[in-house]
Amino acid sequence: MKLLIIEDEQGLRDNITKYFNDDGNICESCNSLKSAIYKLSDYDYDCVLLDIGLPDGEGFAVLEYLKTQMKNEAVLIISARNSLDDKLKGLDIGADDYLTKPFHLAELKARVVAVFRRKVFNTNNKLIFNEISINLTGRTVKVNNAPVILTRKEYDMLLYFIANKGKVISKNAIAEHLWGDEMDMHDNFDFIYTHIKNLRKKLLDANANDYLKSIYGIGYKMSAE
Amino acid sequence: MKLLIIEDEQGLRDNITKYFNDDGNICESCNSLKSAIYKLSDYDYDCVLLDIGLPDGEGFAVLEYLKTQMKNEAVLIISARNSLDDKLKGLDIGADDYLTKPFHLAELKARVVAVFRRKVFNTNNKLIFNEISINLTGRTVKVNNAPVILTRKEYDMLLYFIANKGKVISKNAIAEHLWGDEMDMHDNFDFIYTHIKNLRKKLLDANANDYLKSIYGIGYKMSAE
DNA sequence: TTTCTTCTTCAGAATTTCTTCAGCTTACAA
DNA sequence: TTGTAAGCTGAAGAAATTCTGAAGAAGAAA
Repeated sequence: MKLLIIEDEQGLRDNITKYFNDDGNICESCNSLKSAIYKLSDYDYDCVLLDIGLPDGEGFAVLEYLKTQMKNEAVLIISARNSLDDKLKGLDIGADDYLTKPFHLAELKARVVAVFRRKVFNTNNKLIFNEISINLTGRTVKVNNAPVILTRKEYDMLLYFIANKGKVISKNAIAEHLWGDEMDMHDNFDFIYTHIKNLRKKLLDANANDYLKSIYGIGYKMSAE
Repeated sequence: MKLLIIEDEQGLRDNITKYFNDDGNICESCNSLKSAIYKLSDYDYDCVLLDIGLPDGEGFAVLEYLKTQMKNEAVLIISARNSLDDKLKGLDIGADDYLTKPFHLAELKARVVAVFRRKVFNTNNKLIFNEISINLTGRTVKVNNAPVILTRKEYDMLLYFIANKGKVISKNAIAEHLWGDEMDMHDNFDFIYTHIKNLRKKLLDANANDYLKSIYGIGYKMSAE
């Protein structure tokens, strides 16, 4: 399990880190609101241990941040305060549990495990276009509910078309989008033709030929709806 | 979905039953602690709706029972009480969600669906995925009830995959999750290949090769269910 | 220390995907 | 209608990625 410990009191921070490390987990820690946000924006954690009283502000801000970022971290608040209001506020903003200092490390561990157990899973975000349904997190594509296996280029291409449905996309734009800078000065687009061909074949059941049209001399267009 | 409704108030019980039956689910119900335990010992359910205030005792006992029986039912508490303590107690003992009376049936349904979706977590600190059962506190793994010894990296990897089942996980994410900061931009992932290979071999009896899939050019995915 | 386990590195094999190519078909314009 | 450029197709070679077994390195335990 990967943990982030946000705590300004170094002794406690080290104790927790050591305790969880010895248990086979991976711990990272920081001592301020600012560095916490920085960490959380760059990495994913299974669980965040959050002290409320930090030198540069209240830890609640971390909860707010996670909320806006739709992050999936489980958060366990560690705080010296024992007021019901703080508890309610923390749980209301999205904390998964609340523990008051001082506490036993064994209890902390038990609660971390419990919180992790209940951790809510992200709902899969889906993209639907006619008979085509794309699961973005699973990176899977279904046509009329039947799975279709796409290669990386095919998948990227399809996503690009659907994201720009209704618009004409030049072959240059496709090349730039799928290959980036590496692909300057090509005088033919054979590779695009091939990928389009394969994509159309795989999407035959989705009537791709009705939707994914060639625009002679320019490129392609995925008709809107 | 198969539901057990434990509720002594007949009107409410019938309403819920009808509502879920109309929606294509299978409902059974009972009106006491005793009959609930009886039902639960004989049958398996996907989700249990549990009233706390029962004529012959507090509903928490049902949670305790499920805990001892290593049952995998998702439990949603329905209760007239709104105190935080009750909520915490229920969630702590292993309930998956908590709903206060009175409520709309539509909301109940939404919560049941949500709870069912994250049902992968068992009530007893256990994570169950197909033939694989993981004891989170003991860090032990069983396949078809036969213990399998995993090394630390293998265990962490498996947990990470199962906690993110259905999602594609990049090799970078794996490296970051298992090695933390220490792992600055390696240019090859040989060590991941090796751990994956060993993990697959150890999970052969769990048909790991059907579930733990390679996503060419990206990473891996533990297919959902 | 020695011994045992786990982790990482490595090189070759196997697999999958990408690109190129030649022949063919289609669309446009004169 | 006809010529030319653009687009399509299947096949094959090239490239990239992943898998595998083995062995060395690092770490933990005795």
